[in-house]
Amino acid sequence: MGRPPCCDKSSVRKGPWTPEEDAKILAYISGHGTGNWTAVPKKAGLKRCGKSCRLRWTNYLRPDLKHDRFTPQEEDLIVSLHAAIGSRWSLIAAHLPGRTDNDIKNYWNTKLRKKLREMGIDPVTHRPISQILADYGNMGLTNPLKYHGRRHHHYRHTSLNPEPENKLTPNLGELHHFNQNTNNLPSTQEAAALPNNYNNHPWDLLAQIHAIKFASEASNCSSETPVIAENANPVTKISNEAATETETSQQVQDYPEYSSSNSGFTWSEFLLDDELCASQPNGDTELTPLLFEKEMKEEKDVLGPLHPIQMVDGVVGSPSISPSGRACDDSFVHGLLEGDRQSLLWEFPELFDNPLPWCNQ
DNA sequence: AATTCTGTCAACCGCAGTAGT
DNA sequence: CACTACTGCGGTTGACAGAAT
Repeated sequence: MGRPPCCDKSSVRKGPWTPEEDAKILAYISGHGTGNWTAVPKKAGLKRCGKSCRLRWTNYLRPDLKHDRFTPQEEDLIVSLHAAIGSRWSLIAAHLPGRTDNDIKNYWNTKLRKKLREMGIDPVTHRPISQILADYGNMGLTNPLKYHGRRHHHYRHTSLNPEPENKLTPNLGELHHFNQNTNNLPSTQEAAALPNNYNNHPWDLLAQIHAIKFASEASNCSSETPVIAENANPVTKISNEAATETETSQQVQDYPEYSSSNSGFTWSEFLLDDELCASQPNGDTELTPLLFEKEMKEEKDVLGPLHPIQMVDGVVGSPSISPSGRACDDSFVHGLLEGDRQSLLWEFPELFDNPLPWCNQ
């Protein structure tokens, strides 16, 4: 049995609030203040759930709220804070007076995320999309593409994850489909037939798959040479330059020598289950505490020791969010406050014990 | 003019944390 | 310690309006 509902759903009103309802709640709160929201509807004469009343007040009626458009300065701050702390909307909202977490979340989902993508920046990691593809190849130096199977930890914050939000990549089920049925890359026709509108996003799916594959092959060839060399292969290079959909597809067609039939690549490399992951029928893996610990260790092996990132105003960020060190960029966070530092300290205590490797150089 | 598509945003849902009993 | 109620949070939904076809 789950928790009982907070109110009798059949007797409460739902949907948009009327001006009369707004007036009632405003009148009640101006006389009694906020608190004990479950009692508010009854006392204010409203046929609403207390939770609904609280939401209406905090997200719309509160007198200190701004209802005008977001300013460019606010936009910058949201992007910077999201880059540093992710989708912790309430924390972000704490830095934008007069804005609610809901406001910011909506603005992010409808405007900012799209804007970043159009700029060739992955809105999840805030890194150039092309660089992420390249980094996946570089990670392959020790264990090519092993992170593709992970849904839950840091690597879900990449453009190559299988999360529904991120349509840049086929999900594991689809990769599994190719692995099981062809043991090969999908043909152009197969890619075109993929579900979920993968072909509608700015980056062509097939080209991406090829780019990932080539990065993997390059890393298998040499454990010393950087994977994405300047002239490693045309498709990966193109993806490094944030190519447009047509350019990338064209490049794939123009270089048939890189087609799957000429390589020993198999999709099973994407699908290796970690021994500590519980495989699920849908291809997902479950992260156990033991696995989390193991991943943290492996992550350090791959990326090196965790180092804090010195930001422009002297506060410290997390390399698991920004492993490239882009935080040193002047455009990065200006507004991180002590609360955020504490939050990072709590999550990544080891960050604060290390020297700053790349800043103040 | 009708229909479909897309963007926006208020509101809802379910979960987690916590305080009170 | 167990249970309940409350609050806060992030993800998601759906109504609506305007644009595109």
